Amino acid sequence: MNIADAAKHTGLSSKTIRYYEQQQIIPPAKRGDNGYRQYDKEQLERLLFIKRARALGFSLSDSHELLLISQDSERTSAAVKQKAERHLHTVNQQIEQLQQMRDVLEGVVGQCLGDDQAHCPILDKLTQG
Amino acid sequence: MNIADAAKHTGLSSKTIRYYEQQQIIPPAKRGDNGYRQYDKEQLERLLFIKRARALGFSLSDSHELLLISQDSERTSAAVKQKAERHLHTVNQQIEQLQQMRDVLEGVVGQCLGDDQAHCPILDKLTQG
DNA sequence: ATTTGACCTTACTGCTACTGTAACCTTTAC
DNA sequence: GTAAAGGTTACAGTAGCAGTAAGGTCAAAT
Repeated sequence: MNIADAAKHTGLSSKTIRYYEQQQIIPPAKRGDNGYRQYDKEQLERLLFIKRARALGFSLSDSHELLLISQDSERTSAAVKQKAERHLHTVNQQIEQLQQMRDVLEGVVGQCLGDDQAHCPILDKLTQG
Repeated sequence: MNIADAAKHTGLSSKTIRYYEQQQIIPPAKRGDNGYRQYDKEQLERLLFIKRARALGFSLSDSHELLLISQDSERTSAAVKQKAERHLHTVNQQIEQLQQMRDVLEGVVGQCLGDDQAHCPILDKLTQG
């Protein structure tokens, strides 16, 4: 299976897959006689694992570590839970920050008439704090 | 007023202020005889404007455009409102995405015992989708 | 047999919004 | 005189890719 098929099966782009290999997020793919990368089920599973971790917002580095942990028979769920809880914490912080932005934005957008006048509460907010 | 004082007054770093100038987000600061950048009230106001726009999540590019608009006597509040509404929309999308992540994370973290066993619902989620 | 188009390869650049580092000059305090 | 604190430019690094160039390969149509 060539990289384009692996891309279709995983929903990643060929470029992204090569990038993951270059960054050593996944082990290097085997090569055919023509030098093309070859993908088997095992490699596809690794790619999907990374994709799912990324979809939950984990960094590539964290996704990589989680993949290694998942392959470690000596692992403990405590180690995984700790990483997930930390990530959950940062996600919650991001949400709070964005919600504060949204609240302020909704406030000033609601006050702005949006007409052809120069006066604008949005600019007032940015000018005066 | 040297750049370090401008940094203290605005809460930006000296590096950030130089970066904004280099990126032409703000007009270049006047220079003293020694070549040092000099900041007056007007420049400080511009820096604060950018800082406030960034705090609301606007990109540097958008912040720059908003600054230009704010200085344009021909401006209309409609132009500002449009930019703000678009931004608000993307902020809302980001919030939704993060909330979905959080919901899934909270679900699997809640199911994970976090003990010294290998079994882990978090890894199950990443492995099986 | 050749040409076309789709695919593959590596290598390099660009994106956002900075931060860090290096090498060097100026000012200020002691 | 000297040392600390601040200023200057310029270049590299960060995250996670996407875009582009220049070229090799493969399968099918002509």
